[in-house]
Amino acid sequence: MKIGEVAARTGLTAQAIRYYEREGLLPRANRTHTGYRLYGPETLSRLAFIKQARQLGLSLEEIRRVLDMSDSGRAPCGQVRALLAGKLEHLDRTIAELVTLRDQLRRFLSKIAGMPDQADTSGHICRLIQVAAAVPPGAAGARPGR
Amino acid sequence: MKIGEVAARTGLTAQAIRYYEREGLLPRANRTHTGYRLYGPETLSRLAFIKQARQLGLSLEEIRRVLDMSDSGRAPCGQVRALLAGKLEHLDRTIAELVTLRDQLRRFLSKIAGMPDQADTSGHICRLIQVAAAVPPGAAGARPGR
DNA sequence: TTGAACCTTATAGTCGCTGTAAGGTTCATC
DNA sequence: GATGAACCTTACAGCGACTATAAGGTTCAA
Repeated sequence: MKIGEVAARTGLTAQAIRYYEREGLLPRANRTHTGYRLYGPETLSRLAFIKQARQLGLSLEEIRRVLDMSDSGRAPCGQVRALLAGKLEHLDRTIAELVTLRDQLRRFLSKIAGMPDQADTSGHICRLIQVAAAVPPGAAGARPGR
Repeated sequence: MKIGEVAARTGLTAQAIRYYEREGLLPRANRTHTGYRLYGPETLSRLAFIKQARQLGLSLEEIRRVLDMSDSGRAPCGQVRALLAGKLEHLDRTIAELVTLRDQLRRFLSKIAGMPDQADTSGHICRLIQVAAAVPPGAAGARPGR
C-alpha cells in the first residue's frame, strides 16, 4: 500500500502519517525504487491505535512511549491503564471547569442583556467592558475549540 | 508602574503583556529615558478586561476587535454580546463532546480493568492496544489540558 | 563597586498538525 | 511518444498564545 491508500483507510492525512514517522510513532517505511513509501496491513492497526489514543486524549509523546514499550517486548498494558486513568481524572477536572465557566458566562450574559448599547464618552472602555473586568475570575480558562 | 508591577498586579507575565502590546491589544507604552515601559493605572483595568475575556473563551483577535471599537468611540457592547453568545454555544458543544469522551474512556477503562499485564509475543502490539484500536471512535476529540 | 533584581530586544520552541512550493512518478489516454 | 491528472517526495512556513532562552543594559541597596 502507498501512503494515500493508508490515509484513505485510516481517515488520517498522508502528511499526518509522515509526521508520525518523523516523530518516531511509526518505523521508517520501506520504499519503492523511486522513493515511495510502502506499507503492510499491520500499519493500519498501528495507526488505528494511534488515532484512538489521540481521541482518548493522549499526547503523541505518551503514545510514542507506549508503542516503544510494546515494540521492545515489555508490556505496556499497565502503563496504558495508568495513562488513561490519569486522562480520565484530568478530563473530569476539565469538564467541571468548563461547566463553571459556562455558568459564569450565562450569568454574565443575562446581566448585560438589558444594558444600553452606547459608547462611553469618557474615553474609557464602555460600561459593559468595565463590568466584564469586574467579574471575578472563576474557572481556570477556556480552551476554544479547534 | 513598570511592567513587573503590572504583571504582579494583574497575574499576567511581563512577556504576555509585551506580547499583547505587539499584537495591538495595548497601546505602545510610554518609556523612561532608559527605555523601560511605564504604565498608568488604566492599563490595569484594560488588562483585567483582556484576562477576563480570555477566560470567557475569546481569542486575542476577537478581544482586539472589541477594544479597537471601544477605543474609536463606537459601542462594542452589542458585539461583545454576540461574541459571548457564540462562545456560550460553542462551550455547550464542547462540554457535550467532552462528556461523551469521558464516558467512552470510562467504558474502555472498565473493559480493560481485568486484562493480564503481559507482553504480546507475536511481535504485534499487545492485546490491550488491539482492543483500543477496535473501539469505535466516539467524540470529536480530546483537548489535553495545559 | 559589587551584585541582585529588574528591564530591554530578538529569536526559538511548544503541540499537532495543515498548507504551500517545487519538483519527481505513474498511468491512462490521445 | 506526448500530454495531463493524480499521485508521490522533501522542505519549510504557519497556526494560537504564549514561554523560554540568550545577551545585554539599568537601578538600587549594601
